[in-house]
Amino acid sequence: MIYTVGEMAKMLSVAPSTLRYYDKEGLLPFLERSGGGMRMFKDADFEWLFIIDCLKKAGMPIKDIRDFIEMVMKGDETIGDRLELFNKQRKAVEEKISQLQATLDTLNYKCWYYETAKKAGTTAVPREMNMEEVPEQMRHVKEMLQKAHSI
Amino acid sequence: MIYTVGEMAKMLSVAPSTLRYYDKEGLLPFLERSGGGMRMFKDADFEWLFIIDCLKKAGMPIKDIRDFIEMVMKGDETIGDRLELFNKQRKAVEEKISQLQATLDTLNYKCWYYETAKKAGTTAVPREMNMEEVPEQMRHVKEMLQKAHSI
DNA sequence: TATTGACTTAAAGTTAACTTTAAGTTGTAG
DNA sequence: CTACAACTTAAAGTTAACTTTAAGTCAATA
Repeated sequence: MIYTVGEMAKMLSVAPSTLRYYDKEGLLPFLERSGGGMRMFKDADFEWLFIIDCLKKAGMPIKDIRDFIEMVMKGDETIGDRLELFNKQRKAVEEKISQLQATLDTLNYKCWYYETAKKAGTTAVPREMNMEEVPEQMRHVKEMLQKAHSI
Repeated sequence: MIYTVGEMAKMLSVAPSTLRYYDKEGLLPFLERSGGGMRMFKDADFEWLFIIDCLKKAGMPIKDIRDFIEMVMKGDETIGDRLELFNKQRKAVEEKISQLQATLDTLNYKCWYYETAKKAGTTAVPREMNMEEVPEQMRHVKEMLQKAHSI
């Protein structure tokens, strides 16, 4: 199957202008054109775009993604570098997830805080609570928030 | 204790200009000034800034954070809205984490793919493998990548 | 063959969240 | 009292990743 830029964009849930931008930035050297100059996406190109999207979600800038695509175009001699690149991105995403987990801990604390305040009608109640009255999983967040006071 | 903008910036690992920018955008209405116009951060302000940072990490834009800060300044009548806001942000972060988990699955597949390619000396080996030869946890990624072919 | 919707390009515009610059002020250490 | 680092402001600059615009071309349908 052959797809136009609009069709492929729909398959990926992005704007056609995004795919044109990627092409201009050198991310799509594999892309073929019709005699009249129209972009012709193949089924196999979906895989390229899926991986590009994955690297974007991992936080990689467009220019670095282009460097990776160029590596792939060079062939098997770059396998080692590509493996290294994916190991690096894996680590980066693992770190992002654990950072977001810490953020989630803080949000959970604040949800508990405002649920408690709502029941009491005032934020004074959760605010003035002793550490023992705070649910165990929340305590490290409360400690974090009071960090400055203990310096 | 009282801190200058530079000292507080160091405590939060941000640039002093970032705190000045937040101030200009109305995120720090609690902040006091010296007679000469210098910003004077208190220990309690660390907690405000920690929560601002948490909301930023949750993906909230500066303007929405300002709206939240204004809610807090209004007092106990906004407790319900604040609880709703934090529940919303919690959900948003949970979704971000599961999106990143899917990205991690793809990266893990690619790491396996290039490890296999490296051992064989060519990407042809993992590329041409049947589904049964692919480790079980990786199979759904390979299926995803081949999605377009089956449409 | 004419219409029409989707395509083409280059170039300019957008957005958020800062960062830098320039000119001047404050506060502290010697 | 003088130096000087760190502060103050307003305004302009930066960056990435698109998006929009304008002027024109392609290709499928009636």
